[in-house]
Amino acid sequence: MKNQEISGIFNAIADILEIKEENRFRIRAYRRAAFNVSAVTVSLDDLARQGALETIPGVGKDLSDKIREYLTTGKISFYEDLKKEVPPAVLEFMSIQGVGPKTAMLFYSKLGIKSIKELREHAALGEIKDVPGLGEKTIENILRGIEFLEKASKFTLLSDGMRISEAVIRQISLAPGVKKIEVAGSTRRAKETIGDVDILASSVTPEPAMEAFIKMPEVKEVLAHGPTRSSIITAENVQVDLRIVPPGSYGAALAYLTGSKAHNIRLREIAVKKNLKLNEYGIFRNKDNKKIASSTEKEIYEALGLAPVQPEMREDQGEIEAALKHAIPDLVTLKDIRSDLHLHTTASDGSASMEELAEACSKKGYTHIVITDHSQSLKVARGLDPARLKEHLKKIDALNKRIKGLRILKGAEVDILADGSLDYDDSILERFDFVIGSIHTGFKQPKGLLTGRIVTAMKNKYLNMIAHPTGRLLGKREGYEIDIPEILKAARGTNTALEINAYPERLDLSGMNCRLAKDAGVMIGIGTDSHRLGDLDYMTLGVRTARRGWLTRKNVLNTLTLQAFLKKIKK
DNA sequence: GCCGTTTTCGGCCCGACTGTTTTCAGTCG
Repeated sequence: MKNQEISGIFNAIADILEIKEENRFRIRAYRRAAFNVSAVTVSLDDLARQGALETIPGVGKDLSDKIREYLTTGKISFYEDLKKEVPPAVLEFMSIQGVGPKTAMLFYSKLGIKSIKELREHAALGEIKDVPGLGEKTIENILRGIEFLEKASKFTLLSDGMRISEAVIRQISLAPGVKKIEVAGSTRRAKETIGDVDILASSVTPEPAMEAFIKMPEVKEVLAHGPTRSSIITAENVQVDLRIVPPGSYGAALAYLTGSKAHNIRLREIAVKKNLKLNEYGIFRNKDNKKIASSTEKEIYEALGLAPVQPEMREDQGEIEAALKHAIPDLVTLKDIRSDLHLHTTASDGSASMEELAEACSKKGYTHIVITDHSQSLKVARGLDPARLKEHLKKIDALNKRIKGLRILKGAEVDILADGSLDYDDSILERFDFVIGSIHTGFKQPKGLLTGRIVTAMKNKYLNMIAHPTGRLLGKREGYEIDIPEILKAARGTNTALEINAYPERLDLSGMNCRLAKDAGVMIGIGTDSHRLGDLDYMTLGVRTARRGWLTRKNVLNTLTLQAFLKKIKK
């Protein structure tokens, strides 16, 4: 998809316009469009064909023309011309944390530096001096910024963000004076990858907590340290920000710090129209600066005439409009989950036995689970051939007789072969209660072929769900090229569910794709794809992803009772 | 450059921290 390319160009245009000190609202318009274009999950080609480019928020006549120009010619002439006005080095400098357009331009124009490498050499040798505005501290920070740029992971997985935030909260909550503390930012929104970790606390005496924060053992570097905000880098190169506000401002601060930025801007715009001002301390009347809401998020939304919006929905992707109409869906929660639909045992490549899994799932309060070991052709994962499978299924029968309160369903994760056929014959498939189909080979096939393979598989009457439908591995591999609308149409037509694979580096389907599935009337099943007992806890990630896709209980197979589940799935 | 139950023109979110500056610009979120 060209969405990311175009988003990148719009951001680059914004950078250049910033250097040129153009109208800041024009710059913001490009940034907003870049953000929204990257969030669109259908291809811009398809949107352009339908004449629907201008339905993307922040894309009007001019930008839709530019998108069409890129789609037909592969270039945007405005951008090509703009690039000639600004040396590439200056744009490169702006990728360093703490270096904005002004400083970047200074390096180039006053010092003639032409690359980050050169910049580092000059800075290290102490050759950047006597330039107005660039003191010793600034140089030091720039060197650190370069180091961070080279070393830091570009993003952090949600699961890591959750782990880090929990560790920080555990420590800071012990500091004297801390009333409330919780994670905010993209981790609270459950974005699949996060930039940094934001923590919010309330206290009337923030100093001890701030002290404790910058002195945590995992702190590698303190980036900023103030009475209300501090930033650190951890040993694993993740930035963590701690913000501390008075207890009375907690709700406003939580809303502010949770974001997203786009969502916040919309809220503040609504406030402005009501002659109010919204910031992290509360909502204030313009006429007398009187605070009218601040202590809870609910108060904030209500003061703006909005229904409260769940954190996972706060992306300015239609939730503001839904909140204005008081039509926020009642999102699925972890408590609604009665089953795990994707589990591996020692029979194939899992490390936990069927008994161990059953016991652990029983403790989670599930009423049923599906054991889904790999099929025969996936040799690397010890896929089950028909003979071993026969014994495996017997074991499930035996275990079902022994245990109470949990039903173990017979399932399999069956490879979808190159021609779209499944890795077991129908005579075998009919013995399962629930069959999951997976693409494990031929990722690089062209879009049409891959889509056709999946559609063919869905037409098999024994196939109940497609596992990790796009095959993405966050940070390692883009999803394979598939035609999502066509997959959804076929899924709907064949009563095949699509999976949210809850593995931290998959979270596939994504929240946005879940929304499309919901709109298309396609059921979603959440599977942890557990290979170890501990993996069962990934269900949280799956549910959070479902919430990002606006899913309610009725969109998710795992919320059904055993009886309703068996009735709902394909026979 | 976008956008409109007060508008097709004239608005466009708001504050913290840093560094080098003596009152504020730059950067970030």
